[in-house]
Amino acid sequence: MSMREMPPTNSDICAQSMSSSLKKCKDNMRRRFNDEQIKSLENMFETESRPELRTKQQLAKRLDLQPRQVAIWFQNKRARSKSKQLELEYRMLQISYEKLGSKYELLKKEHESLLTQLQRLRKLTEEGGNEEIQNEGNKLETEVKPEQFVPETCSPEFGLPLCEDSRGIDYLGPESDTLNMAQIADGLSEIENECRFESRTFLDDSACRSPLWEF
DNA sequence: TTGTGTTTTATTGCCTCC
DNA sequence: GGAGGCAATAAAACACAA
Repeated sequence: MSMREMPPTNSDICAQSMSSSLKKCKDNMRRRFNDEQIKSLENMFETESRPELRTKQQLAKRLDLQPRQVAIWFQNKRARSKSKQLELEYRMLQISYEKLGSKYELLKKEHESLLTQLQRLRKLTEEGGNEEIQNEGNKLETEVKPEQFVPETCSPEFGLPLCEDSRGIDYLGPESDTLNMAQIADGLSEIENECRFESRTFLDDSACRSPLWEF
């Protein structure tokens, strides 16, 4: 049995010292709480993280601790709990960010492939003047132009190539590889909205069934 | 055994609320 | 103004590799 499992209480330690120095002993001796004390404190914390004074006093009496020790324990426990929570939330955000990045790459590839397809069809149209192919090309053109890909302006000062024509087919240059931070932020908040994590339940996988997570 | 990093208990100082 | 909470920090206790 390790020392951690069964450390002597303040009373155990101090009972062995001379009674005249008992108070000094209790004041100066810093001992870790024993398992029973920790267990009771933890149990209480689960039901009430900020117990009333009376509750703390009762608990202190039962556990052979000073009320102040119990109060301090709850204070430290709240601090530990909070930092653990922050750590978890940070990790969740990190995962969301990575997933969003993968999604972006996937969409980019899909977009590039559609553009290639479109260009091929246009070429065929120009060569053959086939009306059926032309219609197909026009249809594709509208599909390839989702709202989010249309730049506000087509100007070199925004790092974008000049618009080739009003249909905006060639507006995406190599610069589009640069991840737009505003889009990421939007995406993150979207994920957060779709996958709200509550303090106690956010790690529960069932709480998050957004299609975004399926990537 | 010892050096070092981590965890736990305790203190201090500031802030808010009644 | 006193009580209680929180953040920052000190210091003791503990874990563990070398």
